[in-house]
Amino acid sequence: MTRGTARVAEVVVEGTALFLDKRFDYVIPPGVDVSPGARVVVPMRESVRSGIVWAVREDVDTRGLRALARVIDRVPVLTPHQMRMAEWLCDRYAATLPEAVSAVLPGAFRVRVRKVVVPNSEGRVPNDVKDAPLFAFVADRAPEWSEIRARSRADERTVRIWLEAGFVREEIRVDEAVGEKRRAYLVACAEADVLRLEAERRRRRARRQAEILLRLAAEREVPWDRRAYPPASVTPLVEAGLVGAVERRAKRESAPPEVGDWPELTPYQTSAVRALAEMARGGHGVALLHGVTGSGKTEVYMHLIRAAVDEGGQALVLVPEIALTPQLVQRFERRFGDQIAVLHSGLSLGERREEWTRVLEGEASVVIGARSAVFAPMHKLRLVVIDEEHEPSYKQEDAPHYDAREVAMWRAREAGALVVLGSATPSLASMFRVERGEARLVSLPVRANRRPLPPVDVIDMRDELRGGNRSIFSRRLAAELERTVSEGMQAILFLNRRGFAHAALCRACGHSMECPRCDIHLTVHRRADGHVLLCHYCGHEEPLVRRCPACGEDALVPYGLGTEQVEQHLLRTWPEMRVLRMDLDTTRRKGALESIIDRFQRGDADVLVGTQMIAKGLDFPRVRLVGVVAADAMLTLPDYRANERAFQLLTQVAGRAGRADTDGITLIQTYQPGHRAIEAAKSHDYRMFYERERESREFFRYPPFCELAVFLASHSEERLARGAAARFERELARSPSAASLTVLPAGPSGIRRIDNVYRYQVVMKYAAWQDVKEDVVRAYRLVKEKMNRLGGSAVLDVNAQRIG
DNA sequence: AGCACGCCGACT
DNA sequence: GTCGGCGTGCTC
Repeated sequence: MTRGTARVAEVVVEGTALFLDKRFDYVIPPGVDVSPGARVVVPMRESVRSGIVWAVREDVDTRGLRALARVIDRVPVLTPHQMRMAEWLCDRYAATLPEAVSAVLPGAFRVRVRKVVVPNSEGRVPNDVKDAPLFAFVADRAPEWSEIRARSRADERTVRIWLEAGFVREEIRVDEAVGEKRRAYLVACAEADVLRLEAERRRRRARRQAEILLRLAAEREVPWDRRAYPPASVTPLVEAGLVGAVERRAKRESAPPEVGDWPELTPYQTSAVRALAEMARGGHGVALLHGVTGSGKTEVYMHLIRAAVDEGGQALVLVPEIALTPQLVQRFERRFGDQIAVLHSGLSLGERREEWTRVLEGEASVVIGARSAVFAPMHKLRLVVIDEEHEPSYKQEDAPHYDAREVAMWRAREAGALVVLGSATPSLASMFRVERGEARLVSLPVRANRRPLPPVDVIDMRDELRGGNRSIFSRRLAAELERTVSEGMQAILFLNRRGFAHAALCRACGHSMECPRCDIHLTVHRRADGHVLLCHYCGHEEPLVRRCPACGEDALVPYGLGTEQVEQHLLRTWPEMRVLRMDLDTTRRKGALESIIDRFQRGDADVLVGTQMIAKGLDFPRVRLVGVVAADAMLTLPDYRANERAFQLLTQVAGRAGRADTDGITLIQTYQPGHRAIEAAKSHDYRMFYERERESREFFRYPPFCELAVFLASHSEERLARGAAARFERELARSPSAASLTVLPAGPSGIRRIDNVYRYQVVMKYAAWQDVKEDVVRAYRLVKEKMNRLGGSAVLDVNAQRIG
C-alpha cells in the first residue's frame, strides 16, 4: 500500500438483511468525483450491489478496503436533509438504513446491478475455446456467475480459467428502473438583434437557417424537432457560434393556471388564514385546523400556500389517498398550474421520476401527494398541510412503519416550516397535542355555504323488526330515498363492507364457511353466474353451495349485508332508480374511480352505494340524503380505536349531505342507537365525543396516554411463530427497560393464520420510545435474525396505530 | 440473503 | 479414514 491519504466513501448498501444496517467503507479511485447522496455500485463479496454514498472522508489507512465499482450519479439524488430524515426513520421506527433509504427514495430511482461475464474483445481467444458451446453461451447470454453455475460446477471452473487467461472478462451492468426522459433543445447563443441580423443575411440562400434564427431570437430556446430543423441546417449555425444544441431533461409542457379563480373567503376562513399566516411567519409551529365538514378548509390551505409560494417558499400538501381525491387535485391545479407536482401510486415509474426531479430542481413549488410524498426533496419548505389528519392511511403498515404525520413534523421543525393538521374530526393524538400546548387550535365552526350541518337522525332497527319491516331499509329511509329521487336530488348509501354478504352461515347448525388457508370466514360475492365465497386476505375462491359441509343440511345462506346486496335491494325495490356502486371491487381498474365520481357528479345516477371511500372529501353538490345502512358493522371492531374510527366515519359520511344550496339529511340505521359514537355524530358534538373517549383512553391507558409497539412473528409452522413471540417477551422481561415497559402476554395476532402463515404478536405500552428503544430493538433484532434463518419473519411496528 | 468454515454421525 | 448434515460467522 502506498503512503498518503485517500478518499473513502461511506456507502449505505441496498438490501433487506440486518447486517446491511451500517455504512460500508470503499476507496474512491483517484480522479473519480462523487458526493454524498449519489448512487454508486460497490463490490460485496463476489457480487455487486447498488448503494448511496452517505459521506466522504479522507483516510490515511485504507488497508482492507475495496474500491467503488462505479458512480451512477454526477448529481446526487438525495439531499442532505433527506439523508438526515432517513437516519431519523431508523431511530424512530427501528428501521435499517437501507429500509429507510427505500422509503425516502422512490422506486423510480432504484437500479438493478449485476456482474456478468462477456467475451474479451481485447484478448486473443484460441479457436478450440471459441468453438466450445460454453463460450457461445457466454457470448450470447452475457450470463451472471450464478447462471453459469446453474449449468454445472465444471462449467464454472472452465469460465474461471478463461477469465484468468483473459479470454473473457467481467462487466458490471446497471439497469435503471426507468430512464430519465431526455430531449434535445436548440438554444440561442447570441443577442436577439444579432440573431435577427444573421437571419436577414441568410434569408435568400438558407431559408431554413433564417427560420431557426428568427424563432430563437423570439423564444431563446426551442425543443429540437429534427424533422422541422434537420441537422444540415442546424450544424452550420452551431459552428458559427450562434446556436447551441443541448440535450437535457425534458421540461413538462403544460397549460398555465386559470388564475383569478379565488372565491371570497367567509369571515371564519379569513380569520383562520390570518392566524395561520401569522404562525407561519414565526417559523416552525403546529396548528390544528378543526373545521366542520363543508367549512372550506381547502380554501384556507390554498391561501396559506399562495402566501408561502409568494415569499419564495415551497409547500407540501399531504392527502390520505390521492387516488381518491381527483377533485382536490384538480382544484389545486386550477389555482397553481404547473407549479404543482403530484405524487401518487397511480403514476407510472417514469411520471413519478419526472415529478420528483421537478421538485428536486426547484421547478415545482407545491407538492401534493399521499403518504410517501412526505419525503419529497424540497429545499425551501415553508408549509406542510396534512389534510384529513385523522386518517389511518398516514401510517405505513409495512417496514419502515413510519407515520407521515410524525415525519412531517420532524421535517417542518428542521426546515422552520408550519404544519397545519386539518380535519373535521381531529384524531385524539392531535387534540391531545393542543391540550399539552404543542399545537394551536384554529376552528372553522360553520359551513362555507352558511347553512347548518345536516340533521342526523338515528333509526332503531329493532323497532323496524317489531313493526314487521324485514327489509334492509327502514320505512323512513325508504321514504326519504323516494322523495329525494323524485325531487331530482341524489342520495349516498354508506356501508362499510364490500361484497354481497359478510359470511355464509348454516341455518341448521350455525357453521360458518372458513378459508382453508386463513383463520377467517369467507365473504360472499356476486358473480354473473351466481355467488362465490372469497377470502379477502389470501384471495382463495370457491363456489357457494347450499349444502353445509359440517352437518350435511342444505341450509347454507349468505349472512350480513355487503354493498353488492344493498345495490341489489335498491334495484329490486325501485327498478327505475339509477344506482352506482363505489368500493374496492368496482374501482380496482385504472380510471374506474374517476369515472364513477364523474358520472355521479354529472347526475347519471340517483344513488351512490359505497364503502368508506365515499366518505373522503368528495364534494357532490346535489346530494340531499345520506343513509348509513348499518352502522353496527363498524361499532364492533376489536380495537381500542373502534369508537374513534366509527365517529370519524359517521361524521365524514354525514358531511357529504347538503353541501350546496340545499338542505341535507343523514339517516343512521343501527341496532345500538345509544352507542356513544352514534350519539356524538347525531349531535355533531366533537367536543363531547373527545372528552368521553379521552377519559376511557386515560383509564385503560391507551394512546395518547402511552405509545404502543407491536412485535409480530410469522412462520408457516405455528410452534416457531409462537416460540419467537414468547422469546421476544422473555428478552424484554429481563432487559433493563422492563420497568418502563408494559408488555402484554404473547399471543396469536387478530388473525392467527393468513395464507397458511401463523402470526403471533407481543404488544408493548410505554411512555417514551427513547427510554425503551435500545432494549426493544436489541430483542427484536435477536429474534428476527433467528426467524430469518428459520424461514420465517419478524417485524416491529413502533407507534402502532392498531393492534391485531 | 448467500456462502465458507467447522465439528459430529453413517458409510465406502 | 471420508462425505455431508446444518449451526455460526462474515460481508467494507
